[in-house]
Amino acid sequence: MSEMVLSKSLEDYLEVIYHIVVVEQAAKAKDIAQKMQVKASSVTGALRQLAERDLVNYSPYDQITLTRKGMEVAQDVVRRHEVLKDFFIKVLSIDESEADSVACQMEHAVTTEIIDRFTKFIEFVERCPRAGNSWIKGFDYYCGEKPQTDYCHKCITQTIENFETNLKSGDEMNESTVRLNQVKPGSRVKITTNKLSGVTARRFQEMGLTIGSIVKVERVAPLGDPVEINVKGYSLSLRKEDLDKIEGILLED
Amino acid sequence: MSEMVLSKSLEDYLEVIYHIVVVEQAAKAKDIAQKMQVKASSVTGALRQLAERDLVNYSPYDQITLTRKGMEVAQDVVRRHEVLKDFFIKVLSIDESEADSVACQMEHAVTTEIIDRFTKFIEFVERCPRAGNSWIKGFDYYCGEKPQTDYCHKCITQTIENFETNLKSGDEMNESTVRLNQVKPGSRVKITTNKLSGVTARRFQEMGLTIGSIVKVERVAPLGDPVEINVKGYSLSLRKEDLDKIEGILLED
DNA sequence: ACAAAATATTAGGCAAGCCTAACTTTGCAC
DNA sequence: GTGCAAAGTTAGGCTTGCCTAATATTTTGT
Repeated sequence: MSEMVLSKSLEDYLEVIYHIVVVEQAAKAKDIAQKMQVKASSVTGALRQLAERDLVNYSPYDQITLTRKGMEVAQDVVRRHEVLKDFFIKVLSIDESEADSVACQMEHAVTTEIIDRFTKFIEFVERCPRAGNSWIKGFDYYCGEKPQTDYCHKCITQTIENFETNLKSGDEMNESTVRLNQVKPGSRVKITTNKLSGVTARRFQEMGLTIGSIVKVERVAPLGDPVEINVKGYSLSLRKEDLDKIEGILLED
Repeated sequence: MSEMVLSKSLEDYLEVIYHIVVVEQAAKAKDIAQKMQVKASSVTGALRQLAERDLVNYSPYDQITLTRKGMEVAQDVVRRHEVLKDFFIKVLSIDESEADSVACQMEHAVTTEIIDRFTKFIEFVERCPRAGNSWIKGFDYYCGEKPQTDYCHKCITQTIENFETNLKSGDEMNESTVRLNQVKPGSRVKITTNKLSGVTARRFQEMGLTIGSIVKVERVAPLGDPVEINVKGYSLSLRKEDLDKIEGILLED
């Protein structure tokens, strides 16, 4: 079995198809062409190559869907994209459209190891009591014209206060256990308990929803089912009844 | 005047040539080929394109040097490379060879704005009393298997101590003014005074050696002259007599 | 100084990825 | 159900960037 090596271009096609099929049932060549900023004839060629590699289900004039394998590869690409974009926006305070376009270029160059480090870094910044989101706000300030020292002093004073309060309360940080179905979109939760069993359990396990991992609830569908969550850059859909079986610590924003 | 748009490939050639000409007088096609992992005939083609764009001085069988413009573009590429690599190594704790190879891919995708943010972020991490190098060490710890909370608690306790000591001493941080010719390779200095004048002053000004910027002394040539320093990712060479006219605050490592 | 070795260039070819133009197929309106 | 517009495909061409093989120039050793 040859190790799959996809060109940047084919990775892009796969990514675009992924974004279409999570919304529609199947992708149409015309939409792919439009999103890729490319003529329709180029799409045909790309589809043939992807089909050869068993990443899309495709035959001429037929519907376009992702195979199981294609789905996995696409999610990997999307994950790289999202992690980079997230880092640019949340940590470097780059504006969204630039973050997106640069992430789109860089996603092809970056290794899994580096992406993992990026995610861990973002987690670390958000969780470490020395850093955290208020510290990152200091970075915005640092990027301005004025000297940053005032802000840092104010910021550290507050850190000390929080730290002492937490020491007294005996609690680690401000942790409160919640079930995943209780949280609202946008919240982040660090998983502590997972009562899922059987196939579902293993499936989510594989996708990174493990004890200790941090997930973000992205979006709740109109009728509250399914719920989309983000784990280490991967997007997963879960049913409400499954969410009920997962507990974690709600992280402050 | 058309806005120069260089392909990734040509940027790579330029970068390789740069690295050769800062060591030798002129580049030889063979060395370029070897560094680029490419056959010599490909180099000839690339050189012609670069010469057309007025980035290298080249005619068949002749010596290869960079033009003024080529030097500027090359330094820009090298800077992008170094900043990314630096970030991967210092902040994400990626090992050098991987950092280098990924930086080499990504350097073509990244905008100036993002590179500036990366440099500022590294500066910020190193200077902000809430973060700093000891905090970044916590990130290594966080990447391990064990929970990171202990380390963070120890780390913040120390931060509080340092902070209170600094408050008492009335000093901002541990700042001590030095002249740039006094520092040893590896040190970082935040510029406070610049007594250079005339052409030299303007030249360095343009290259980012301004009041408030942080420079790192990279390397001192055998006879102590010139000294190579790094400003926001750019490498500059200064004569010792010029260094004498620049003062700054020595930053702790 | 001159042949042999090393280095550089040219010519021609190939793959990837895009294009335009001409064509087929699909599906919707009537 | 027919015909026409929209969508999709094929054919052929162009550019980039690499290759090999053949040729040209420079350098080196004696």
